[in-house]
Amino acid sequence: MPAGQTAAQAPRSQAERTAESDARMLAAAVELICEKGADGTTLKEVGERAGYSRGLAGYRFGNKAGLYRFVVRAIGEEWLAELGRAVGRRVGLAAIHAATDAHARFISRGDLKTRAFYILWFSSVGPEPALKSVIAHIHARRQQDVEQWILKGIANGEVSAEVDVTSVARHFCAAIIGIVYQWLVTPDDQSRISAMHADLKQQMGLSLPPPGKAAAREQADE
Amino acid sequence: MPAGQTAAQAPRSQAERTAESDARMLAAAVELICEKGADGTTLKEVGERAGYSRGLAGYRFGNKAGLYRFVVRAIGEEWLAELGRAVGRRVGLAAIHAATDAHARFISRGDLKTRAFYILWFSSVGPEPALKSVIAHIHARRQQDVEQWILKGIANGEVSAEVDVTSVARHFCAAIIGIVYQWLVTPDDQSRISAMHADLKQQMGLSLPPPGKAAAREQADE
DNA sequence: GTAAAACTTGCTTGTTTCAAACAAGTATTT
DNA sequence: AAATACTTGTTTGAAACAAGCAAGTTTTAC
Repeated sequence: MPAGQTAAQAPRSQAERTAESDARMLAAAVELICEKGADGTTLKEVGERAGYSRGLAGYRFGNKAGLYRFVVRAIGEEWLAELGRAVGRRVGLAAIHAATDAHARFISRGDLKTRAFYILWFSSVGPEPALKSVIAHIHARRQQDVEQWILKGIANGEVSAEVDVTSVARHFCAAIIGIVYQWLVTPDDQSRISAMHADLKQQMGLSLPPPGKAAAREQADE
Repeated sequence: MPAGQTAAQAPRSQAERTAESDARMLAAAVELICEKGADGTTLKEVGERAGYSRGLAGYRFGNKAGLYRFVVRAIGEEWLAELGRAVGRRVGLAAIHAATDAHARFISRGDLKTRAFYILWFSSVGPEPALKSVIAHIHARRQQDVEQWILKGIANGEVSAEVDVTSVARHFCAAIIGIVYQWLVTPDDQSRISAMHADLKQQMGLSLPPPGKAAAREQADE
């Protein structure tokens, strides 16, 4: 039984109980992943740190992969919603700049959730089908969003129709991943991360020229 | 006792024995990491698949982190040497283009070693100090090499002195990481990877303009 | 309408299995 | 015979699952 709450004897519904234990175990998992890594975290500790028994995490999520799937899904959805709000109704380069800024804020906020999210993100590269599919899904949605922004920018007349939409979107997503990697392995240097986001925004400006000027791609092909 | 080799009864030196068992365990580890991921690989299986007892890998490398340190160091050194040969005495943009091409060949060669190397690379993001320091070292060397190429390109008069050397080098390394990530999670699409390397080369061309023209950075700041 | 019985679900505790880690032993080279 | 490569025994601890207890929820009886 979770500590505290001795005052109210009113019986909580089962839905409330699971919601609370889920939330507490999510928080515990985030802490432990940041402290000991995804590999070093044990289901036993997650349950106990959340204020329950050693067995609850295993019972609720089935296994470690199930727990991590839950964690990534929960934080990922939260982040995608925040990203949507930050971008708003912007399109084209403006949308990409807003998204980049939101991402910069997201990872420089010093939130444990962000760090745990990306630790799990990179841990899923191996042939573990469980987590991988969840992350691939988030990744694909991200990239589709970026493609949509560019396409709407073209339709809007802000971006040249000659740009290779999927190629630029892919490049953007890859660059974000690269930045996140740098941040994870050297989290101390805060200004470095801001600089990399600024660089990326500027690079995307070159990749998405207005219709009048030739696309950067053609410029470079002598 | 490793199977085969029944013909020669000539006693092998101890150095030869360890060299062989090291090599066999390296190969076994690479296979297992690709099959089951870094997490799913066990020291027991590594020893047994290499043709030895269940205990040898643990005895030789101390623990799993030690094995992975060995694997990353071995493959990493091999790759850095290959990279050095590919770049040769080139400097500036030519060096970066050659390095990008070499990297494209490296990861599109379909070699299990490459895949295992990068699986371990990404697995080290958590707070596991052991592997992390080895990888951080390789990462730092890569980035220093890139900085040197750019600096020599500037000294050579091929590249504008106005470019922010560390910033561009960092961006290049981050982009490579991003591409590797894409390759690891969706290894099927071969042409996608080539396209991303081509994009990167072209982007670097914009980031490293010749001395006459203004740097891309200044161009974008309206 | 309400109270007790029947059922469902949240959570805990026992138990098995298996890998990690290390100690102690055997075989091979010097 | 001394040292080194390698193997085997043993302990510890987590994962996974089964079985049980307790709290919540629905059904039935009056």
